[in-house]
Amino acid sequence: MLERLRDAGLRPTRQRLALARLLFGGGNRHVTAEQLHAEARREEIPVSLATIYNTLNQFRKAGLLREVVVDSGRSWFDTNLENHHHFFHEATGALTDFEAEGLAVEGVPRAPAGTEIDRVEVIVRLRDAG
Amino acid sequence: MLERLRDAGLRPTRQRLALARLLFGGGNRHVTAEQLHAEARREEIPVSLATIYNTLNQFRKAGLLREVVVDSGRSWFDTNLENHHHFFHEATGALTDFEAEGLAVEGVPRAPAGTEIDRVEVIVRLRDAG
DNA sequence: GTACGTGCAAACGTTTTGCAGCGGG
DNA sequence: CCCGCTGCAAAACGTTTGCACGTAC
Repeated sequence: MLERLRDAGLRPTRQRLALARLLFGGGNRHVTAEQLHAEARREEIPVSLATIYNTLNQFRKAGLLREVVVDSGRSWFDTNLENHHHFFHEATGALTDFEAEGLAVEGVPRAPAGTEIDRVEVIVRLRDAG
Repeated sequence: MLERLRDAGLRPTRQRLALARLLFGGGNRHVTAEQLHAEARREEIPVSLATIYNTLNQFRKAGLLREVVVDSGRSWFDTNLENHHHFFHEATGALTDFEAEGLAVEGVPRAPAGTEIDRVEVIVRLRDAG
């Protein structure tokens, strides 16, 4: 974890190390700032919400995290850096990955003049079955 | 326009009529609340920002508008109700439609248990060509 | 020792809400 | 006339920032 921070050009401070362990210690995860803050408190890691925000954004800029925009008014961060897409269940706010493997998006138009495609995002919005 | 509001079950008040004309009078459009408010002021339509928000949300619930989530921290509304997708140029905030016709998304996994697919959204994020 | 990180509180931009008054049916 | 809509101001929400202090190196 220490290495991972150093490699990203980030000083391995107590807070960054602790948050990195929470984020990258298990499998892939999706978190909001508020969720991560709650989790840190539960684990008795002393860290302020401001630092959570700073850290998430630093991790994102360093390429350790990606932001997922599914929800206006809340930022989700995703530890999965592989090519993949998302289910989003509006009713519960549940965000789940699915692999890009097996998914084909064909017929995307050319990018407008002066621009190029950065990335194609597929969001599958879910509702309760009925 | 009056009919359109009545059909949607909304009383055709001065403000709603005026905003409906701005939104639906020309071709399809994308607006934020702040943009629509600025435009109304320019046209000397007396309407408060709170009413803009209320109206946009009422129109959305009535199915006259769709919300497009591309930007955490800002809501975009889209008058295009057809099946289509979006280019989003992060640098400028420009949001553009492209038609779903010609686009194929294949291999979307089954929805998780208890849920069903509401809608598949494709967002093509653009950066400046280089 | 110095540059950078952290915590707190305050500021920010967007959106929602409570309430008194207006207006459409 | 009545219910629902509007405007205003204030509050709420997630997020960012300024600044004094602390800490990694």
